[in-house]
Amino acid sequence: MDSAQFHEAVYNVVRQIPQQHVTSYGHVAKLVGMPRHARHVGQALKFLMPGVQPPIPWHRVLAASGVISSRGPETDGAQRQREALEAEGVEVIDGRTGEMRVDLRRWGWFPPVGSIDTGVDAEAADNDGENHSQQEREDED
DNA sequence: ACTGTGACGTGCT
DNA sequence: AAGCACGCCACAG
Repeated sequence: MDSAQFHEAVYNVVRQIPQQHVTSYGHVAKLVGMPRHARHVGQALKFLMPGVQPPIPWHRVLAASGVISSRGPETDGAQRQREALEAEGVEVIDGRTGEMRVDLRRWGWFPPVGSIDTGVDAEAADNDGENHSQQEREDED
């Protein structure tokens, strides 16, 4: 999986986040098969944000803590994200230190890995370190 | 090759 | 809940 495929997978996953729901960078990373690449999901969104044809709901992705990441003191990205979320009915809470957060217990969308079509070959994903063999058994529980 | 950085995550105080 | 340390990975200097 190279960066182009990664970007495409991120695009396809983010596009499937339902309205009035949010997910985290880390979970998107897991869904596309690269669990340790949460930061790069943000990078991909930054790259994809401008003028993509079917506009993607980039505002539905935030940090695992539920906080809308501030892109820097001189930027308005976080504010725009907040407005986009509220526009579709998601409640955004103001913290004391000015941070904006969403209650993931209420608005969170975290589908199990494998249940989402990334449009990209998942086998080409991150298989370093702890790769379990092909025969995983998910038939427990 | 090394260092700093970032739309991040987890664990501990 | 909030802050901090540390891990993480690709990229720019």
